[in-house]
Amino acid sequence: MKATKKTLNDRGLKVTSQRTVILEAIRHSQGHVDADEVYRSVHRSLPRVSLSTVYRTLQRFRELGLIDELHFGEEHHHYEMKPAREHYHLVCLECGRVTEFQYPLMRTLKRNVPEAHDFEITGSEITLTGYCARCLKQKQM
Amino acid sequence: MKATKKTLNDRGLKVTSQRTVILEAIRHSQGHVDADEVYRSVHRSLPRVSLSTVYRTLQRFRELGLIDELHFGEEHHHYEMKPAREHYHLVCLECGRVTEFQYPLMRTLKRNVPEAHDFEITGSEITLTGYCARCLKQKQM
DNA sequence: CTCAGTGCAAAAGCTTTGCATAATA
DNA sequence: TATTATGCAAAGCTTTTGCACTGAG
Repeated sequence: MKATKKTLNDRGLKVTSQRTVILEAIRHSQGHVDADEVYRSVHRSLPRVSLSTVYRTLQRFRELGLIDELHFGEEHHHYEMKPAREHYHLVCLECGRVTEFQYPLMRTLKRNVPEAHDFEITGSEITLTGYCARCLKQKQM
Repeated sequence: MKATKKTLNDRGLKVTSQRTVILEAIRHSQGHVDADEVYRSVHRSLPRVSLSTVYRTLQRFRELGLIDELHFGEEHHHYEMKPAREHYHLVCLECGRVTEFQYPLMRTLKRNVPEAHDFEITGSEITLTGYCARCLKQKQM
């Protein structure tokens, strides 16, 4: 039994070709895909797939904690596999490239932010925006 | 000359009643207003104002660094006056209440995140989601 | 066989845009 | 008077929903 199939089965989801391919698409992407990218990717192997299925599936996966939704300040969301290590994102406003960085922030925040003491934190997102080295160099020229 | 008028003048914007009232609306809100809240608030003193003016003005203010746009994971954005002190947000998934907390993170990140070294950071957003004390208590009952 | 899942089309929510009119500097 | 800004209506983009059909268990 393939890993993807097991993942779905374990969570009581029916294993459909759509779900399998969608999960694989996110898993094998370099992170941070949006719904349309997932759709176009899935569409290659399942030409009859619909955008609604993609959206419904993304939402289901998110409820089950399989994937995380990211908010980079654009009008649409991005998705990534629930990461093993705590990590956050740098977004270049010029070229749109997203760089991940690891930083163990949660423990520090829980300890040092009084407002967080009586708050049960279930998710954390840090997005730093600016300009990457490559784009900075181009601007100077 | 009122502070708001001066703020607009200094940035080379024509001072219109719409802009004045929109800026005042954001300034006097408890932070984190969305476009529709601004619209409804402004509509009280300027009933003929249009939603497009609100959107256009928010964008202009943002370009000029007067306000910041926040992304709480909803389908629409929120806005706040460009804050004097570095601060971030806790969002309760149950009641939607937003709590601000101050935490001097940028300096630490710039120092400790290698990926950030050759990146010119212009904006930073931290959103922690979870459940506030009040909602946690209600759930237990 | 049953019910969850899907495709399609339509709707909904938020935001942007074109254009003629109005107001500021 | 010359722009710049506004209101209105229409369009655009992302996401959700209703419903009949399909397919997994």
